[in-house]
Formats: sequence, structure tokens, C-alpha cells
Amino acid sequence: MADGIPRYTEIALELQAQIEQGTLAPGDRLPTEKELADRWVVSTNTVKKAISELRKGGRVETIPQKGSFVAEPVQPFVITLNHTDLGGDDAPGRGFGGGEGKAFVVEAERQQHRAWSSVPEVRVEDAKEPEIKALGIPRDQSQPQIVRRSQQRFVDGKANSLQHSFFRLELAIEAQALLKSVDIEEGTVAYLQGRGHVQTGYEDEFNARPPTEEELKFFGLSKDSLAVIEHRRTAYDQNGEPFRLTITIYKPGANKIRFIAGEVPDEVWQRSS
Amino acid sequence: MADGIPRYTEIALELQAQIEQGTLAPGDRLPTEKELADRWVVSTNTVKKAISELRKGGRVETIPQKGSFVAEPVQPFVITLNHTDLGGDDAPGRGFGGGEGKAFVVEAERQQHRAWSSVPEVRVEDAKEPEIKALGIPRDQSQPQIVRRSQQRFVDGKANSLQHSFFRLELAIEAQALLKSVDIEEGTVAYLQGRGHVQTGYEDEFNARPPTEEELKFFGLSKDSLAVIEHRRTAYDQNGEPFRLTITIYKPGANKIRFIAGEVPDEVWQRSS
DNA sequence: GAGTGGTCTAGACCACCGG
DNA sequence: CGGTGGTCTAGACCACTCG
Repeated sequence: MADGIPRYTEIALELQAQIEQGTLAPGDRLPTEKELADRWVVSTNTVKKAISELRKGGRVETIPQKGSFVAEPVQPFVITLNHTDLGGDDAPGRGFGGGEGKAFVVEAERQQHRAWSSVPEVRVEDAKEPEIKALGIPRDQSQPQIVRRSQQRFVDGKANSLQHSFFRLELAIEAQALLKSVDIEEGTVAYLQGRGHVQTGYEDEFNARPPTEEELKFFGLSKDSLAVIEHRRTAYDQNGEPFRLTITIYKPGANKIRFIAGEVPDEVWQRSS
Repeated sequence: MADGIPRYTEIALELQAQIEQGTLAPGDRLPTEKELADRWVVSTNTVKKAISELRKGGRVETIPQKGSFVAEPVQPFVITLNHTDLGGDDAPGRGFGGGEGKAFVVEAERQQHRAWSSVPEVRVEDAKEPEIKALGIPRDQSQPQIVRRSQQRFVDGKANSLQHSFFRLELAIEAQALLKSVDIEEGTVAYLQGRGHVQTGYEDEFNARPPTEEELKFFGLSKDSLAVIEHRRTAYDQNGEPFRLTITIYKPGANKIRFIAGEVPDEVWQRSS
């Protein structure tokens, strides 16, 4: 029909329109690929490509051997990643670390979401290049090792994010709670403060990348889905030494990642959508 | 061969290995799809899928009708999006807005990158839902209008990011420089401060999404490429009113998006890779 | 066992690029 | 003009799910 627009794009747009106007409601199964192929008089490969487009936009999720479904519109969970564990401030929503450890659950409850984290899985591993760099591990150590604490985090029963924190092994020997596969009651920041490492600053970096196999599985995504957002935070102590690297992987759409600086209306802090 | 690993993944991994070990160097053209199909004894469709995988990982760029090329490893340009235009602080690298307007060019030069922005393209448009919400435009206005200032930004000769700033039309009438398709010499923040809107805080949000047609074209990407990162900043004035919405679209890989809070070693501020 | 999506083939035609 | 990647077809077989 139209010039230059591929057939699969047309089909994707038509399905998207049906989703937007409610002909196809969230949770509904799309017609099977065969049905769509017949209806549009195209081959199933063309339909597959159309559906793949929709998946990339996050509007559709495909479960192999079952079908493709209109994605539920997520009530996004707003993660406020602020500099509030650096000093007291007690405006609403402040005073928590934002997105890390137990603060995650507290923040979720404030937003009327039920959230929980899995018990941390603790591993001692060989440090790879990114960790060596971030944690400032001296190059002379031949095979430096690190402690990794990984948690799966859920909001309203759904996979929300994966968090991995890395520490130098020597730090974990001073601060042995890091080696236990148990939540640290008072929070990692407070615990390490008691062990002589006051978190005085941090550096945050963001990236987007295709999900790994593990992430696809955890988030329940199929191939050709959205990119995940990676947030990495390097925390520095009072000596200016990096002592923690935390990498959080977010499922996009399900999360809004937010920073607030300076003075904004309280309503902005309260906002949860 | 191996169980369950699709052929196209095998091919993608093999090519990726060749890239990593330097058999295929940055800038090199991959063998044509036909050649790869012959070599692996698969159909060209399978090869296409393999190359598409590599594109998603950012390792390969495809130029239609010319070939697929090993991506040049980008020297990432570090954008520090900090709260430094809120008050004076003169550690190295501070004192600029971070990623906005002229600050972008200054920051780039500090990192030994040559950067420039296109002349702003100014449009007056009907406000759409996201802008209405962010700028707090009253709902009673039947067809509210906004001013949009869009710039293309380049680093070292390559497309780096797209930035769109939105203002309420009434504000642009008070502050007419916003309507001119010219860089605002003293910077938008300073200019608006002179017009009675002191930027006292802001809210930042991040997202990842597939690129639009326009973005694909600007960044020189082909379909099935990486996701782009979207950063939206809502700036608030001394009355707690939102008066500016700035949306920046980053090409991932080419950028590192960074925040710094509290005390970190000066070396972290300096770091540019 | 019927139905689903995932993978794959062996072709085809096209638009665009370069010499 | 020949070569490239983009689109598309009309099949095929598989692994998996579900009734």
C-alpha cells in the first residue's frame, strides 16, 4: 500500500493501534502467528517480525509455545536514587539510601507496593576487570578476589531488579557479616560505618544493554525484548577509597529511575507514577 | 553441534570471538552475508539473524547496500549530570550544569574531546501529555502550546545526543530569547534567572527504549540496534514551579552518564573513560 | 495429539551503492 | 553494471504446552 513501509511494520502498527484503542486488552492473547499470517496474507515469518517489533517496544510479551500477550501496563515503581545516606534530611521519602538493600523495601511500601528481596547469595570470586578498576584493587595482586552479594528483588510479586554488590575480600574479612548469606539488619552502609568505612560519597553510572540469558530468565522476557538499564554505584569512604561497587539491573518499563537535586516541591518527592 | 544452541547464536559467537581476538579489526568489513552463509552452510536468513545479534550488542554496525562493519571502540564521553548549577563549588569540573547547553561543550573540551551543538531549532507546538504533566500546565487550557528548542550534539565529529527543551509558551513570551533560533550566550539557566526564574532544584528520570526513526537516522544506526537512553530533567524555580523540561537522548556506548554525590577523590571528577 | 512459537531453508525480488 | 543488504515467501521440522 504505502510506499516503502515494510509489511511487518504495517502489521505491527495495526496491532499496536488495536492495543491502544482497547480492542486488544492487557493480558489478552494475540491471534496466533498462523491466524495473523492468514488474515494479512503474509508468511508467518513476516508476522514473527511484526511481533518482534512490538516486543521491543514493550507492548507485547511472548511466551514460547503459548502465545503472545498484550503486556500489562505496569504501575512503575519509582526508585529515587539520592544522596540521602550521606547526611540527615527528613523530608518525606528522604533519609533512605534509595534503591539499595532494605531501603528498597521501605521505599516500596511508601509507594503502596509490596516488595521483597531474596536472601543474598554470597560468592567469593576472582575479580574481573570492571571490579578491579572500580574497587581500586592494586595491580600487583596476581589473582585478586572479591566478595559478591547478589539479590533478586520483587515488587508486587513480579521480578523487578537484580542487584550485585562487590567488596574487596580483605574488607569482608574485617567485616564478616558481608560473608553471610543473610540480610544485614542495620543496612550495609550503617554496618560498614561501624567497621570504619563511612560512606562519604559515590559515583553513579548508567547504561543500557541487551539482557543476558540470566536476566531474560529472571525477568521472564523472551528474546528481542527491551534493553535493561544498568546502574552502577561506586561508594567511597572517608579516605576517598572506593569500598563498594553495586550494580543494579532494572527491567525497563517496570521502573522509573529518578534523582532529585536541590529544592523541589514536596509533591515531587511523594509522586509515585 | 551443541544441544539447544541455535545456529545463529553459534555464528554470532564465532564472529564475536574473531572481533575480540583481533582477526576482525575495528572498521573492517565482515564477509558478506552470502559468504558467511556459504562458509557455515546455512541460509542467508540465518546469517542475518546472527549479525542482528551482534548489532544489538553494539559490536557491529550495518550499512545497507554496503556491508556490516566492526564497530570502532568508542572512547566514551563522560557526561556528569550534577547538581552543580544550584550553587557554587569550584572543584575541577564543577560549576557547570552538566550535559546541558554550552556546558556540554565546555565539559567535552576538558575531556579532550571536540564537541559542538547545532543551532537550536525552535518550534511552537501543541503540548502533548508528557509535557503538560511535567510543566504543570493547567488542565483548563483547551489547547496549550509550548516552545521546543531542539539541538543535535556532536562529539569528535560523531553524532552523540539529541536534546529537546520544552517551555510554556507564556514563559517564552516573558523571555523572548527562548524563541530565537540562536544559542543563548550566557546559558539558559542564567538567562532565565535574570527573568525571575531561579533554578533551585530538579528531578531527573532515566529510561531505555528503542530508537525512533529520526534517532536511528541521526545516530547512523540500522534497525535492531542498541536501545537509546533517555534522560528527562524537570527544572523547578524558586516558587517550586516546574519551568523547563529537557529531554536528552544518548547513543549508548558512546556515552557514560554519571552522577557524583558527596565527597569523592578529585581523580574521579577528572576521569574521562 | 493438536496447537504453539522457535529455528531454518532455498529460493525470490527490490533499492541502493559503487565502479 | 554486479554486488550488497532488506524484505518476503512457502514450505519444513522441532520442542514444548495443554487439554
